[in-house]
Amino acid sequence: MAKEITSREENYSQWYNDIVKKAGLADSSAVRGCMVIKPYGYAIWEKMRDQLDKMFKETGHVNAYFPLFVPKSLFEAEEKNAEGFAKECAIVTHYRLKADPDNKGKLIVDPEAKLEEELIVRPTSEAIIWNTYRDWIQSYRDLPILINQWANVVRWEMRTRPFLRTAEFLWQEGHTAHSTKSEAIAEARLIHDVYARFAEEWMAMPVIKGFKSENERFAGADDTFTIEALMQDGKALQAGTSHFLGQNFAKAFNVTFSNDKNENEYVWATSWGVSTRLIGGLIMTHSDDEGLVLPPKLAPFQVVIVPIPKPDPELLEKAKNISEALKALGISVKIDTDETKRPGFKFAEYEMMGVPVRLGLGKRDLENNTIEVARRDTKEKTSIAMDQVVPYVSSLLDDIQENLFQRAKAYRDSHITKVDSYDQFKDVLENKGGFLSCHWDGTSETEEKIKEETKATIRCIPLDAPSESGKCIYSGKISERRVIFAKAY
RNA sequence: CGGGGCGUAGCGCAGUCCGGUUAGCGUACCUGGUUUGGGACCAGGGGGUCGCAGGUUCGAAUCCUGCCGCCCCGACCA
Repeated sequence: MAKEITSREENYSQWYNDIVKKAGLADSSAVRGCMVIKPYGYAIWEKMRDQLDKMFKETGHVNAYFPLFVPKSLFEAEEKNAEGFAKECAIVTHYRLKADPDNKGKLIVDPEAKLEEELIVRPTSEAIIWNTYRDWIQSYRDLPILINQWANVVRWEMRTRPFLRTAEFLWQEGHTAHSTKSEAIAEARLIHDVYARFAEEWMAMPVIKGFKSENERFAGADDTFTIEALMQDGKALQAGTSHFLGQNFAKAFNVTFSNDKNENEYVWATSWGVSTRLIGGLIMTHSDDEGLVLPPKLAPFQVVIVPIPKPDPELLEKAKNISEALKALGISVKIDTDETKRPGFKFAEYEMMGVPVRLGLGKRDLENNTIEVARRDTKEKTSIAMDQVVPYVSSLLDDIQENLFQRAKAYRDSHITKVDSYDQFKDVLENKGGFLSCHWDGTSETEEKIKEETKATIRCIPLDAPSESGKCIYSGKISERRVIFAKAY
């Protein structure tokens, strides 16, 4: 069949690419490493964005917008951050093209139009924002500043994959300024909680909350909090990070305030972000060999009604009634009015697209006063009484949301393996994958060695890890608690 | 940037080794008809700079040279 996708077992990467393509989420583009997000994929992003935006607003944040370009001198001000991103920056050096004198109809960069100072296309916006905050902050009364922006950023990656890693991507970046260290840490952890809640309650994607080791920390941060998810191939995905930036950016950009004793202090900062990468995580958490599987809370439409064998006035009338009743409960519904395709074809299409619930409505149903309900997550079909369909579907959507989460959680939990020796570590990593919970001596050297030898990195040091004395699996030195290792995207 | 694969109709491919009329198949698309509860069938039809640029040749999708792009596996990374 033309629409068939590669199975996960056969080729996991290809399976992922097939889903992106065939579910209509994104296309590759004429620009290397950049994708076109198609309407169906973008609709998922809009759902994510709207919910996250709501959660940010509920926690006191406001939106603003800062420039795409960052003058090089500002970019390099916070050295660690600049170094961290230097290798993947796109740089604007000129501002004009002109006709090529040697090649009719072609354009060349006008050498006369060289910028005095290069502009960096933002890989993240701390620099331009902290340079601005300096002017906004004088007194403790100006704090806190709790700003978020929805934006695109560019990181010139060597190897890209749709949604998971693209040269340009969409995200939100929060940048907050505080008068005390404890308030800034509380802010970073608040957002960390928001991210975890969003991942689990909306994406139905279980995550481990923790903080990063020094090696894996955001460049320029004192602490990075992360949510880590596990994909179906046993690899980890960093799904969102929230950084406590200390006073690093305040010092780099000389952002100070007068406290209530009229003393000058540097401002405390956080930044935090999630990106279109979440869509990649969503795909790899729930989808199967038939296509995309979407949690109802993020599906562009939650229910599709397919008239069988094809739309006619009587069926459409009935479909419309059901649709209106569902919509009254806040459920989004699409009625398929396409007369050119047969039902079987449509069923396969909507499965590919991950629509949570499909209602099949045919002549036979009208006679029996029933309707066929098919759920995407388990692919079960049932015929139920017409007058029950609205409450049934309503609670079914909740069931599906919950089932997807529980299913993903069961998989994730069964792929957290406690290991207590390096041999066992390598064995589990090789043969089972997933998260490895083990003792680590806390040194970068050990982490580096393990990474070199096995490709696995510390995904996080879980916040809820109980203290437990043990020995580092690599060095044998004493350790106070277990950390999570995995191969990661 | 290393290793492998590929570029022929919207998509998926054959043809390339061994050069030879109007470049073919599946699917998708258009028209008509019959169908229709899990990816319909029949008939007719439209659609091609064979990745780009040179070269060899009477003749190039096919041979040679250079370039470009894409995919997979690594290195790097959210």
